[in-house]
Amino acid sequence: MRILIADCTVIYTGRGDTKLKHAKRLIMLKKDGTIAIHHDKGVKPLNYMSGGGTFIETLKSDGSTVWVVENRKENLTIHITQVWSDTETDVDENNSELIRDGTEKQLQEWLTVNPEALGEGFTVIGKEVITGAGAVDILALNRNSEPVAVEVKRTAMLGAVDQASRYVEALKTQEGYENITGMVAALDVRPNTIKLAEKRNIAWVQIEGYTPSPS
Amino acid sequence: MRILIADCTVIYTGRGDTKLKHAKRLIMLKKDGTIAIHHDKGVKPLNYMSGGGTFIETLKSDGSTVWVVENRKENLTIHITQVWSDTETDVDENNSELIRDGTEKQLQEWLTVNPEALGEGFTVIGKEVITGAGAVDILALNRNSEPVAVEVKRTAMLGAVDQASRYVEALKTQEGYENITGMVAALDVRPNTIKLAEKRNIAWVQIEGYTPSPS
DNA sequence: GGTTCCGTTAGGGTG
DNA sequence: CACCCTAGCGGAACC
Repeated sequence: MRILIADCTVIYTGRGDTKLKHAKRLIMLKKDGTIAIHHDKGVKPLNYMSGGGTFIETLKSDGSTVWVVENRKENLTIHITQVWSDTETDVDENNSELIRDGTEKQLQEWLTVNPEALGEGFTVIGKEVITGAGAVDILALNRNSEPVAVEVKRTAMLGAVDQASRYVEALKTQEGYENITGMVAALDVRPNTIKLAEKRNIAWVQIEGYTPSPS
Repeated sequence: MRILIADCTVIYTGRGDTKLKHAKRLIMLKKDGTIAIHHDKGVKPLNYMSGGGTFIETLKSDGSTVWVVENRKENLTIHITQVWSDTETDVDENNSELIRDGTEKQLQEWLTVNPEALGEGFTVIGKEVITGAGAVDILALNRNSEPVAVEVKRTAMLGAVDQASRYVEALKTQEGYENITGMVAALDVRPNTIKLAEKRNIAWVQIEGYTPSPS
């Protein structure tokens, strides 16, 4: 990983158009070609570009340097007028993956083993079922053996109800799913979300009893 | 900004639970209290925490160091066993904001000045109008003076149709909006999105004639 | 390659 | 503080 502290201006064009005025910043150049420009605030870089493109360095007659990183659709140009420090360090590439717990995926797995958390008499008959307008997290049968499209979330907001509605709408036209209903199942369901769900006749459950596996 | 290259393990608990095994990484400590742990790949940090919390450094008898960053709801603990480098540098705090162009907000402004891009005879009567289930980007009148809730996007995908649907649903019950319809207006509307929009009787337009202001 | 959605989304804006 | 949405979202998974 190469770390530069430098005075620079930056122009990005691609998915949007952005620029940075001349200032002293940190420039990170990673082994995979990722480049990121940071200031002294916040988690996210000011400007950046993912690896995989071409990298061209040009030395100008006035002593400044221009870096151009480019791929099919994007261009990041950094004009460096003064370098305060430039260091190259190796960091580990192995053993460095993030281990997550309590993700939505794990919540989904847990619900398939504990379907009663969705409601009495529920059974799970499918996961990530393609509908033509996105995949339903869980397809279940309620106590009356009627199909239910369940959208699982850690925190459910308005979009979760939209998703559940969309899956019901898409599946309703399919053989055997004429009377399918929707449900939002989450550790936390927000008040406004509950209101929207009830207006749409989308059921909702606050999931009880789930705990991330202890480390 | 303080940059450490160090062997460390990391544990985060808060909005989720994550951890990193022992490895050599870069640790960024920003002036606003933000902390970020990077490896040699990708734009995003492996682990991180936003500034504003407390920072406590503890020296252990075995020579290692423990950093604990904590706020009301989150805890990030970094166990550092070996420091390969530790540098402190000042970068500019001024002049460092990102200047964007071609944002959705600007597109929205442009549409209020060029309402015919939404359709012949359209006029804009409101922006960011609160509905009780989110705010409509643009409220317009069509050539028949009927209200239209317009969701503006640079790229419209399924969620854009969901939003438009939700705003129509929310406004329909209000006096004077009984016959409101929905619309998705975007520079790019995807095929699947068009299908969903048409199924829902949500109109859609590919916005023509807009260009970000030249630098 | 396109589509879709999760994420400790981050960050901003508004009530 | 909570709610809601945008973002050059990034990144992964699946088609």
